[in-house]
Amino acid sequence: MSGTPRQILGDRLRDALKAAGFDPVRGDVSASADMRFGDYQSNAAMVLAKEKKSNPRQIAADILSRLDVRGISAAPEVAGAGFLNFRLESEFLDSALGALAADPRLGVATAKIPQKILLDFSSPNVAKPMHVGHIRSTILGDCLARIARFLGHEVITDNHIGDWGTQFGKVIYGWKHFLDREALARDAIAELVRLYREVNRMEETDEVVRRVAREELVKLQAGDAENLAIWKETVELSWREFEKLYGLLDIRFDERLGESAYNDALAPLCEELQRRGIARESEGALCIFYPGIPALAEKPAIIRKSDGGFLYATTDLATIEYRLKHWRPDAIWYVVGAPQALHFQQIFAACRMMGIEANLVHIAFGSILGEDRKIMKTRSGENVGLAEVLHEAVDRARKMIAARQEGLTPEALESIAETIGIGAVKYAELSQNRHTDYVFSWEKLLALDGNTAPYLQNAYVRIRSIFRRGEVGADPGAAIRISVPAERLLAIKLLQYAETVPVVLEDFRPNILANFLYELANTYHSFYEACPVLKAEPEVRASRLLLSELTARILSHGLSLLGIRCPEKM
RNA sequence: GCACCCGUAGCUCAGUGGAUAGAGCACCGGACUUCUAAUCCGAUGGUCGCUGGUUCGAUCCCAGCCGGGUGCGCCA
Repeated sequence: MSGTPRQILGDRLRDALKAAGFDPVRGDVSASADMRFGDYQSNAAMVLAKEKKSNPRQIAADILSRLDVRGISAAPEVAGAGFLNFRLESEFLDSALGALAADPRLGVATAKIPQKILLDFSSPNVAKPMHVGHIRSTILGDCLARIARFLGHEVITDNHIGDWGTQFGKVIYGWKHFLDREALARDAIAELVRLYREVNRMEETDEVVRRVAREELVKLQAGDAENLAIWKETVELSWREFEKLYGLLDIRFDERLGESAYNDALAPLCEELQRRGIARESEGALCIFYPGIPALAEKPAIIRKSDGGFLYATTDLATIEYRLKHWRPDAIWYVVGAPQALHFQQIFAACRMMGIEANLVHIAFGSILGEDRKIMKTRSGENVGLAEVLHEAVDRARKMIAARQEGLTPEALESIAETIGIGAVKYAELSQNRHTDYVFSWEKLLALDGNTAPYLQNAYVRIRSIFRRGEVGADPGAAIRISVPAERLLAIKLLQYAETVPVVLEDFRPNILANFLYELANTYHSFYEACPVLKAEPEVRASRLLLSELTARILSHGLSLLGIRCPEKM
């Protein structure tokens, strides 16, 4: 007998439905929201009663008479309008937790059909600092990559950085005329931003600067060696700055193919699309129209400007073509903000017209708003830098720990502070439904109390402390002895990890996992208050040690899927 | 004008057809000679924007409306 309680009960229920002559598709079982209604419940009888226009309680009784859940659940009761309520038996909990303890995957099955997934996220712009607006794509994308890999998918992460664009005319002009090498060495992006802003300001009043900056851009695009070298250096310097933050965030990419990688593909792509009749000229520009799609009927995508220049949409289409040719992925996932929904609708529709069959998904997320409830945008100049947020988070965590833990080496203190501070920032993002817009607040991102990463980490630390203090390990073969409700709740929660992780990818919602881990930590904290571990009688002690050990493993593992680490002390 | 997202406790948010809608923060009352109190236990707090519809059952699905955000032919 293997699988989660939900699977096992579901299988048994489907057997009973089949035997009773009902459609087994209706045989779904879910965890009960309320303990009074058992641990698991099914509303199959009510669904079937609707279809057959008959009495749900009678159907429930029919199902019950054919249902064999011996060894798993007590005989279910029919309740309310026709619910079947299951209550897991102690023997089942014991054997299921034994299996969990022996399973390195903690019960989580791999995907039935492993996919090759190209995952596009983060994508900062060169010569600009990453700000809090980049947080969601970066953290969400990394988390989805971790979870997809754990579930057995092949994932290629690609950071599609903004390394090409009109801003380089200004940056190159500034570089040539008033670059401060020392400042560049100190903080490359700050210096590049200064150059950009300086030139921008000069252009407002100086015709010549505007003209020369534009010429620098044209020279760059034409392959001028000097400008190309400057451009390349700005890209590398920027990347090094980004890597500091990615390092702090514990995030790595397999590929870093920026927009510039597709420059040579843009003109041929446009010609091909025009030749195939997918794109046609309109008012001097080359456009893709969507007459077959009502929502896009009035919204063509421009892929070549009337001056011959290419756009964002062109690069994205060329990027898809390259990715398909190069990696042959089953799916491409874009972790990009909701404001770009229309853009992706257009791009994906164009892909279908081109005959592309890969599963293209825009994993949209809500915007981070400023105090005025307007989207925080780069040009507002009011942006809070991502680096500032991360450093502030680590600072706050460091103060908190220093006040509680004495005798830590500076290195240990720093390591814990990073684990706690960065974890708090990541959790604040991941624990929230991705569609929700929210107003940026330091307090929200840096909170260390309540439903936060430190709360989950604390549960883990308490467990490690038990094992340190008791100088024991858990016996994975120990029998689970349930004597009080807190133990039972914890045991069932542990089994539900396997039911939770795969659901995250159904709609790309890490907050489902975050919420589960919060509930697990909460359940453990209650258990911790109610159930002494080390002082318990030998059999109970062994059982509680095993429950604790499993909790620690799942907390640590679940947090690692969110990209968050666990300290041993805090 | 068209399209997408959102509207749930004082505040911030979970909850995408099931039973009496949940957390955190804030506020109030308890629990540290105890395995880490970054914790636990309890109290207070709701016309789930409004109106209809579908359903045995709707915060959830459908229609309309109100309110907020965002996007929409030559930025990325």
